[in-house]
Amino acid sequence: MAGRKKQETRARQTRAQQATPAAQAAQKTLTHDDIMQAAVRIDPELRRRSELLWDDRAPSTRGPKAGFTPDDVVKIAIAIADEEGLAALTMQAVSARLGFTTMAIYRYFPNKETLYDAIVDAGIGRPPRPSEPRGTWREDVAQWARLKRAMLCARPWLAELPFVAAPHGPNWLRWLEALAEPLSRTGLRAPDIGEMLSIIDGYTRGSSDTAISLARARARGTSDAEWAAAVGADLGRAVGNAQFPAFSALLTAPSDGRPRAMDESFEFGLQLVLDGIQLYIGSDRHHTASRE
Amino acid sequence: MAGRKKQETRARQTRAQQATPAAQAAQKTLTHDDIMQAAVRIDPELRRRSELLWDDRAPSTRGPKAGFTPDDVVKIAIAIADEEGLAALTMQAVSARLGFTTMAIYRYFPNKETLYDAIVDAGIGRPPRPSEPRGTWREDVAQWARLKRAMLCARPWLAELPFVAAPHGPNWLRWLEALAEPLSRTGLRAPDIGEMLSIIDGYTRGSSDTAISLARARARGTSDAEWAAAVGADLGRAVGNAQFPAFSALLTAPSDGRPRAMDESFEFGLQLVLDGIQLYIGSDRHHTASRE
DNA sequence: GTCGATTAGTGTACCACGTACACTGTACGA
DNA sequence: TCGTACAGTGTACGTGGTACACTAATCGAC
Repeated sequence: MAGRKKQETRARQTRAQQATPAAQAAQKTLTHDDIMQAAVRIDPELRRRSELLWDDRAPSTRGPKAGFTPDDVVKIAIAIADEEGLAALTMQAVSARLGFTTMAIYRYFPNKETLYDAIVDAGIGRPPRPSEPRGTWREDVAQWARLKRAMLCARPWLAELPFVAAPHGPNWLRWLEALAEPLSRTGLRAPDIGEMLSIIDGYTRGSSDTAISLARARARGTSDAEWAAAVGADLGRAVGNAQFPAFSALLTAPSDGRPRAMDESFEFGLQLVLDGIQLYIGSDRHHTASRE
Repeated sequence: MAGRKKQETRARQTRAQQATPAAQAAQKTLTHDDIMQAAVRIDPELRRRSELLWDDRAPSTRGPKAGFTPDDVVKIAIAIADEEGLAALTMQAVSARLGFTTMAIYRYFPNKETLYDAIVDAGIGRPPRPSEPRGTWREDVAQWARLKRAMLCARPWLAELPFVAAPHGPNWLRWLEALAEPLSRTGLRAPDIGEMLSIIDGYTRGSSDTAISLARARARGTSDAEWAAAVGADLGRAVGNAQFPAFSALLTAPSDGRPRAMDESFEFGLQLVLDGIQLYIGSDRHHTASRE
């Protein structure tokens, strides 16, 4: 491992040197465009970095046949994470489920990180096919957000992995595409659509964290009441504490009317965000495709 | 550890049994109110769960004096995470920096999880004191979001820990308070303020993920250009791929005008979200405090 | 068909890390 | 002054990732 790490470092330094002038320029003002342009004119060597995620390399015909496909392994790994939590996902556990000894996995994935990459993309899954006939862009975007939230809650361990970082697999792109599609019907121009994309995804991901935390607790066998009690115990320390007047007031305010369930809260916020976007579309601050 | 785990499980079962009727009722319709009410009438035993985070227990006067305070240890642990990344934060590394042998840490924190709890709350830090004179609620909320984002980017390892889950420490509450304060000036009633709280925090957290990922890359010595290349290489796979027409179009659209930097993107989305909230405040869908 | 290259899975071993447990020494308070 | 409580040590173990060398199976080229 030490050896491999050194090698990676060297490779990185080489690339970094090649990229130095651009890097200097971008240090403070990295834009989304920089990212997207890099996407188009990137060094082919860099592309290989995520190849394991994208390559459907035909298995060689020589030697004994493998007992499983990498996909089988990924399915088993996901099953472990689903059933026993991410902590139970060890290389030995996967091998054991395959019926192999520990080291057999390394024939399928060179190391655990690579396995993580694979289960993240597989765990995200394909976004459900958009229902026909399509709704308005707003309905479809809202539906996308609900589906993404549901997906994240269904596999709460996904949020435990830093899966914002590269590499992004095909399913990741499919979800982006599924959101970009309705947004491209807003009439906004590309840069603005890019913004909307990250606003909606950002809201969806961030606002699902509490629900994900609850889902994780449920997966561990914790009851909802117990989870609420644990969370509430900490929040409750604000009550009557002069350090937290505003928040304390929130907690102790008499709750009249029907309280909102968590999913309704998400929906409420989502609609507000969409209101904001719609307002922008209707304003003249934006660039419409038609203006071009 | 096996022993402690068993004990915890038993305690949990006991609590779960006591809470069973409520749990059944709440299984599908857990509301924010449930959480907040649990905060007020929670079993005192549960409160002890996060006591290490909240207790300023005076050190006993007997025996030899400790060489450090728990706060010192936390500072050192944070320094390690800041300088070398979360992976380098091992119990041995902390002990070594203290000048002690490995096991000395366990005099300060009973296990690593507890240390994590402590560095999360300390790492979050106190929210900067609100500048006087205060602005409008909207300005102050926006400022809060910017500060929170900056804080998350300054310590990108925070996002690697599932710190949505309990326990929440005092600094966590201070940030909530700092957001609740301007929101309480909107005239909205408590339940709506609670919603706005999680909308804004959700957007802020979710929309900072990309910037956090970049910050993490920087901390590892990766240049911006290289990071952009790595991310872009994956996104770029969509280009010209018939599977991703909308997203591909986004990538290849000619970028006219000045591209937005990442922080500007965040700001742009933030303003849209605030627009949505302001729209709601101005509408008659909401409950204002004055109506009561 | 035979043989050699190629590949699947095994066995062993090592290191890093969290942590249990028993121990040493020190300093306070009764 | 002495016993007790507490700070830090030493040793050891279990778990988990993975390097490396090995065995065995299978296919393609001759």
